Amino acid sequence: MARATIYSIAERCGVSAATVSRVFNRPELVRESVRERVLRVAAELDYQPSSAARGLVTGRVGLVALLVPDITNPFFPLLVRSVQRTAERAGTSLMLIDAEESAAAEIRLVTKLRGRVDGVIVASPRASAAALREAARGLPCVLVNRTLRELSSVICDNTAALFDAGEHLYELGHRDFALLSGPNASWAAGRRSKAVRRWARGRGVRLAELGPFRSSFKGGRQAGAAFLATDTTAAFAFDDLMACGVIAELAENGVSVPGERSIVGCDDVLLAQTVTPSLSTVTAPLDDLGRTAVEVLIRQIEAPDAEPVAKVLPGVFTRRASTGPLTGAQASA
Amino acid sequence: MARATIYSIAERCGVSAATVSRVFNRPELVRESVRERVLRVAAELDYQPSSAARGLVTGRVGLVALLVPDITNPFFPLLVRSVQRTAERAGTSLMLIDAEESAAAEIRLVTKLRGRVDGVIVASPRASAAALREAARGLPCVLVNRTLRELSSVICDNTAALFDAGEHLYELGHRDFALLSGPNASWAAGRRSKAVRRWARGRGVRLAELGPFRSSFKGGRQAGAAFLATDTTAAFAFDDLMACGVIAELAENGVSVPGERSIVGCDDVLLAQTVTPSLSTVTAPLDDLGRTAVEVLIRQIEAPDAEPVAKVLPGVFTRRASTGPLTGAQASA
DNA sequence: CTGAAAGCGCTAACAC
DNA sequence: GTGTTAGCGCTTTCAG
Repeated sequence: MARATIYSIAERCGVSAATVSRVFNRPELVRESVRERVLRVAAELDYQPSSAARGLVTGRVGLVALLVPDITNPFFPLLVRSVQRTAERAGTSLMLIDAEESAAAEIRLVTKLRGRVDGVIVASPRASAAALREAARGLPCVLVNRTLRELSSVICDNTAALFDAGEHLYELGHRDFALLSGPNASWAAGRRSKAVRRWARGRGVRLAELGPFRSSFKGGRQAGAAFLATDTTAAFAFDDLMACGVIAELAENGVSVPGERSIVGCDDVLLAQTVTPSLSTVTAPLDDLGRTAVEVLIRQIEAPDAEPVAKVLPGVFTRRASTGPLTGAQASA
Repeated sequence: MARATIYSIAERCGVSAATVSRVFNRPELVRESVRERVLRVAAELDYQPSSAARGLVTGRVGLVALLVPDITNPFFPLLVRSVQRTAERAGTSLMLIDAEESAAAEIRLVTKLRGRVDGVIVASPRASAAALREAARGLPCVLVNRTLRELSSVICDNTAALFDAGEHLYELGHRDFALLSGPNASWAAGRRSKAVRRWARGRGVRLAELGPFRSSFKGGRQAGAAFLATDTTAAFAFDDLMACGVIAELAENGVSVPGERSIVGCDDVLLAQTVTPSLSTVTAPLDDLGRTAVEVLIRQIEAPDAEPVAKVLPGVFTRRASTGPLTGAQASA
């Protein structure tokens, strides 16, 4: 048995295909009795509209893409969930694309998207501004955690929260800080580093800049080793994943957290709560981030010529167990 | 400027649309000089074929879906990556769907897929066999980590590896075991419990069955508390996530791992290596699992009437730091 | 309220 | 080798 179409339904109902189509698109235009009959037959036949046919005529395929640089990074699954939930509510599906950490792949993949999806959300892209702009030409696009003139974006601004983190550590007695910076290609890493630097300068404390390190557990181990090699007592890690690596490295060297050293992460991924000690970190509004990105994208799809918009959502400092008071022991270190 | 089509290209090249189409589908049928010219113009115009139009005529949309029960569970991102990589190599894109842990959503979402994708991979479904079979009717489908007559599947068999884990603990001196079982609705949980039971019976050791617990960090905390309430010394956790919760709960109660209690996880997600102590666990061949699932699905799409196949891939026990020798101290506990 | 008819962009016979 | 033609399943005027 071939798949049901509006024609097979129309035939069984003794109406025209146009009427069947209306039942699904403009039901208020169809007489109630007819509508019910059509719906019943459609259900019986397991009818599902062909997205290809519909897309061909409407110019919309009901699909948006979300491109992430690394799906195994715990930051993204939460974003994916929020994006997909919002998309589904808006009646569109989600095509997920993992660039496997390659900037070249990002560009290649975005380029192939034109004609296949209605729009794309590009999360934390590492590719160059020019390449990105070129790849997104003619395709509604919104960036997450990166800004670019001419493209819409929704970012999380952690500046204030990082200040709060700094103040928190300062109040605990810390005076010597380390900045464990993230990948150079990461826009977010640059922003975070800048915020920390600004805070340290304003506060008049010493800040040792270490790195860049990769945003991975391994990168965190290296960062931890570098941190240990300094006589600083508190570190700002680029993100939670890195912070976890730092904690593991310190643990292996018999350095207790927060007894001897304090550390704050960034993002507040699930991992931040499951690691021991749990991470003091900057909580990103992941749900909002994903939802807003989809909303902006859909607006963009509906009005392709509208001006790009740039949304900014603030992060919030969350205190947990990885930050603690400076004890006499290490002050003398 | 409207999007380029095979017609606009044909016009600019002074050939027919069919020729342009051939250049992309059967290039060997087109004279070299013409082909080059068409390709050049297509590139100039940023031409990307409309997947909707192509899908309408070929009946294939170049899209497969992967439905996961919970994208925030660290097991799935790795599977997603492997599936997406294999799919991309086969020239098809991936539509990701997160059921947010709801069996009802699984069914609803799979049902909506007919006509939108060429096939679907359903990972670790919790829905009932009947509902699943019904939802997948007329849609090429392969199950991951669950078997069902009439549907293809690829599963990871951990039986032998769990035996190895048991033997490993036995050799370390453990005689009293706990089984921290996973959700009742999880097919994998049932399989794993059965394997552990079989091993314990064969070995003639005591096995306290605790649970079921949820597959989450929190579920693990509860499991940890239950584990502590027994006088057993080694536990099989349903999966790594749960095992991490157990470790955290023990740590909070001042019970050292593996000093006083040993624990083994299952799956070997990234988390297993980053937790302290690192988890002894059963490593699932995630890459193979995803790759095989896609291969089976594609075969199914190409030959819809072929018999379903059931592939079995073995897990492997990996020893890390969460298992250790039984010390005198706790033998007397 | 409903039907007839055109056409979305592409592929696949079938001619030449 | 290349052009002509006929749809794929659906939406959308336009008539009635």
